[in-house]
Amino acid sequence: MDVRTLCLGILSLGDATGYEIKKLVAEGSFSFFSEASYGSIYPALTKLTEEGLVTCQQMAQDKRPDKKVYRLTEKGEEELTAALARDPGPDKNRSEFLAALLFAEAVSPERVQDLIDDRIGHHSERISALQQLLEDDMSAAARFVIEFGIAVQKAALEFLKKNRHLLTENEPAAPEPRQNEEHGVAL
Amino acid sequence: MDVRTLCLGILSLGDATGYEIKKLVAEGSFSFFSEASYGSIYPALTKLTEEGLVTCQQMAQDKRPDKKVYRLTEKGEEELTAALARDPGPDKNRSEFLAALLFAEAVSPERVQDLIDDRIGHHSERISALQQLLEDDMSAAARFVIEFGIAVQKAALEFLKKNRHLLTENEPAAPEPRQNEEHGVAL
DNA sequence: TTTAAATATATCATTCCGATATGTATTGGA
DNA sequence: TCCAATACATATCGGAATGATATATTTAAA
Repeated sequence: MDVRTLCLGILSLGDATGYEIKKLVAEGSFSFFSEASYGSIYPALTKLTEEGLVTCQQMAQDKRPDKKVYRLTEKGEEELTAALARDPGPDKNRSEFLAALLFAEAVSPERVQDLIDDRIGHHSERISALQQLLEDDMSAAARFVIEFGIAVQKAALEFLKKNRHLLTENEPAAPEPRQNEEHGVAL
Repeated sequence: MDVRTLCLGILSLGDATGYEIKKLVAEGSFSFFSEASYGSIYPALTKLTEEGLVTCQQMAQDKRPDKKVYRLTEKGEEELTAALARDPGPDKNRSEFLAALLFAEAVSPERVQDLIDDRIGHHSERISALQQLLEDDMSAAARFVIEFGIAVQKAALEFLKKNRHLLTENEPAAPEPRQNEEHGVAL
C-alpha cells in the first residue's frame, strides 16, 4: 500500500495532522503492518490536497508551528473505496536478523546466541506494546488486527526460545571451498 | 539490509549471476524475509565490481545473452563481515490485507470474508513452498531460517482460521459521524 | 500449434526512506 | 533546581529501491 492510500485510510478514521499520521504508523495499531516516513507523508498530503481528495484546515498555535488538520472529502472517500476494492498484495516480512543468520558462517556461535537473545527481547517488547494497545476501546477490526500481530510475534518468540540451541553447537567447518560450480547447497 | 549487502551475502554462499540472485530472493529460502528487484540488483553488482568487492566473469552462451557470473573477493568478504557485525535492524511486517481490514468499515462483510479466505489460501501455499525447500540439503542456519518462516506463517494461518468469524457479524453501524474532535477511537 | 514460462541483462520514472533543519514546550532525572 | 531528553509540528533533499518496460531466444505446456 502506498503512502497516498495509507493517508486516505487513516483520515477515513478521523481527521489528523501529518504528525499524527506518522505517530499512528510508528506506534499505533498500524505499527505492526505498516510504516511511512515524514518524507513521504507530507508530500502525499500536499498532493492529496491539490487534487481535492482531502481538505486542509490551518490552525494557528501559540509558539508552535501552525497545525494542519486534514480531512477526507467525498472524492477522497471514493478513491479509498476504489483502492480497497483491489486485491491486496501479499504480506511481506523483512528481517536483517534472519539474513545475518544465513550469511553468518564466519560469525562466532557466541555472537549468534547474542543476536537471538536480542531478538527474543525485541519480540517480547513488541508483544507488550501490542497488548497495551488492546486495553483501549477500538473497533472489532482493529482488535482483530492487533491480535493477529500478537499471535505472529508470539510464534516468532516461541520459535526462537525453543530452537535457540540448534545454532549453539558449532557446525562442522564449512565444506571444501567452492570452485565455479553452481550453488551446491540448496537455498 | 540494503541490496548491496544482500548481494555480498548471497555471493558468500556461492558464485551467482544477477538473474540467480533475483531467483533466490524471490523463490528460495530468502523469499520469506527478503526481496530485491532487478532494478536494484544489477546496478549494485556493477558498483560492487567497480569497487573490487566482487569479480565478474563473462561467459558467452549460444543464443542467449552473455551470462555474468559474480564472485566475492577477499575485500568483499571483509565488507560483508563488517556489515554483519553491526546490529541488525528490527524485523518488518507489511500487510495490505490488514490495512484493508482496518479501513474497511465501508466494505461488506462478504468481501471481508473473501479477503480472509484468500489470505488463508496464500498462507497455506507459502507453508507448502517452505516445506518443499526443507527437503533439500542445507546448512543448520538455512534450516533454522526456513523453519522460523514456517512457524510464523502457521501462526498467521491458524489465527485467521480461528478468528475468521469475529468479522462476520456486521458491527453496529459506524458511530455518529465525527466532527473535528481528535481521534475518538484508540488506534 | 500456439502460448506461456524460463533464461538473461538492463534502464528509468516514480516512490520512498533516513537524515537533517528549525524552534518551542514540557517532563523527568541527577 | 537545572539540564537533558522527549514531545510537538512541519518541511526538504540526496540516495536507494520498486515496478514497469524493453529485448531476444528456448523450452515446456496447453
